[in-house]
This record gives sequence, structure tokens and C-alpha cells, in this order.
Amino acid sequence: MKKVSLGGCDRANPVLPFGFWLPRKLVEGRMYTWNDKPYRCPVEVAFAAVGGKWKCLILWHLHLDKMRFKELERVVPGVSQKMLTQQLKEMERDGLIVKTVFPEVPPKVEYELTERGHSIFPILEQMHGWAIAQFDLKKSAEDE
Amino acid sequence: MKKVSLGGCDRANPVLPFGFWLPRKLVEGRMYTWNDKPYRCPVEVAFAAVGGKWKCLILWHLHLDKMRFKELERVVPGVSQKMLTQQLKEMERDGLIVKTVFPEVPPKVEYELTERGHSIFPILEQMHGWAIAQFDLKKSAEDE
DNA sequence: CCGAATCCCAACTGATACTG
DNA sequence: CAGTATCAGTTGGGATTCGG
Repeated sequence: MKKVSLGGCDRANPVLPFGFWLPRKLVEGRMYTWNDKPYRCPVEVAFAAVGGKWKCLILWHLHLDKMRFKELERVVPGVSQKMLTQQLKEMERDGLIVKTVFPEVPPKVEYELTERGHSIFPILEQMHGWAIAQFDLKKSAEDE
Repeated sequence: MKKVSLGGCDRANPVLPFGFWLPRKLVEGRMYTWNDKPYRCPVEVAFAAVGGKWKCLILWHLHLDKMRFKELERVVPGVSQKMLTQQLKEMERDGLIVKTVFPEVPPKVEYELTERGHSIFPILEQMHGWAIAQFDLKKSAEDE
């Protein structure tokens, strides 16, 4: 039962997540705004940025190398064009990836990670290790 | 543009997220099963476990100390009874928290983190730091 | 005090068809 | 090749009511 030091926090004056402290009345309202939406904690912002349905897979592939749209569609199993477009747009808006359009026929578009996009990778790797260790995950497909 | 070592991975034989490698045909199917649902990557399992709408706030408060249902309702701003119950149940099922029911009138129920629940905390703290650093988050409420 | 059960609306997701 | 547009199905979440 580890405790974190909080310097006089009590339940009547609740603390805010992860090192922040505010008196009660401020806890009631919204705390952070990101992309025009309210969040109660920066961790929620992080989840919103990289926790989308296909985002961790996309991030992982782009961490290896830049890729074209069609390549991503192939290596992210089960994603639809619509969802892939949507998730890529969001991550571009959030500064995680950059898109390069080549003025050619047929069109060619490449996606690659920004520094910010690369910077989340160590955390994703830790989540990977945590999930493997805690939940004893096994592959359900079988090699043959 | 950092690269991770992959030992001969190419796009025709795509690798799987975060250190796993599988031939193409296996990429097509599901890879992991958790709570009877398919996931393509352990990171997705981690997000499913702790990425729920209110879970990081609940985890944070329970990391400080065990709490009763009503206390949690008070310190998690905006949560409804239904959602609080639902999220607590999921995390109990996933072994992140334990519930203790005291046979009293009126009822008394306490929630506290398990070892597994505590073990995710360092990762959440890193996500907190990452979001703060990357997105320049500011509190939208004002102290006075 | 601690929920379970129900209803209902909004958001998300997928399939399909179409375009430059 | 790299998207957009549209529609339909599913899920998520809030409000309310009821029970132990």
C-alpha cells in the first residue's frame, strides 16, 4: 500500500490527479482544455491522443519507418479506409505525424512520425510489457 | 528518425507491434484474447484495462488510499452512479481493485487497489508528464 | 448507503459507393 | 492511389427509478 506524499491533503480538500492540488470548489469544474474539449486530468489527454482504436498500431508501424496510405491499410489488420483516414487526421492535427503529398499521378502520400510522435513510444512499450506481464496474454492464432 | 532493430523484417512479412514478429497470414487474424474480446496488440489490452472514461481518476484516488463508494463519487467530478459502478466492476474483474463489503446497515463498501492496480501507476505518471510537456496543458479553472 | 434495472439519446464504427 | 460521402448498426453514457 504505497502512499505518495501530498503535504496535508485530506478528503475535504481533494487533490487532483498526479501531483496537482486544488481546493474543493475547483475540483467541481473542468480542469484542462485540449482540442476544445474539457479533461479532468492530463492523463486523459494522453489517452485521447494515442488511445484511439487503431492509433497504437499506426504509431508502431510509423515508428519503424514512414509509410504510404495503402501500406498502412495493409499492415493494420481490419481497419477500414474511413477509420484509417480519420485516425491519421487526428494524429496529424495533434502533431504526432506529418503527411507529405507528392503531386503525382497516381497520387502518393507518405506519413511519418514527428518528434512528438516518437516520444510516446517508450511509454507504449512499457504498457506493452505491463499488459503481457499482468494478463498472461497469448496469441490466439496458431502458427503452422 | 529512430529505428528499432528487427532482424530482417520487411513489409511483405509485417512485424507485430512492440517486439513481436509473425508471418503475413497470421497478421490477418486476431492475435490476443482478453475478456473474450480480440485485440491486435497487448497495448490495446492495456488501454482497455485502464483507459476507460473515469478509470485513471479512480486509480489515482485509490492509489492514495482505499475509499468508499460515496467518497469516490464525490472526488471524481461529474461521474454518474451508473458509470462509477460500471468502471469499478470492470476494474475488479480485471484484478486492479478489490471490493470489501461490510455487513452493516447502512451498507459500507470499500475499494482499494491490488498490487496489479498499483503497478500501473508509474506508467500513468509518465503519461501525465508526457501530456503536460507535449501539449502545454493549462488549467482552465482559475484560483482566486 | 450501495447499488441494479430501465429507457433514451448521442457518438462511434463499418460497409458501400463514389471522386480527383 | 488516396481519399469523401452517405447510411445503418452498434455502443457508450446520462437520467431516472427501484431494491436490499
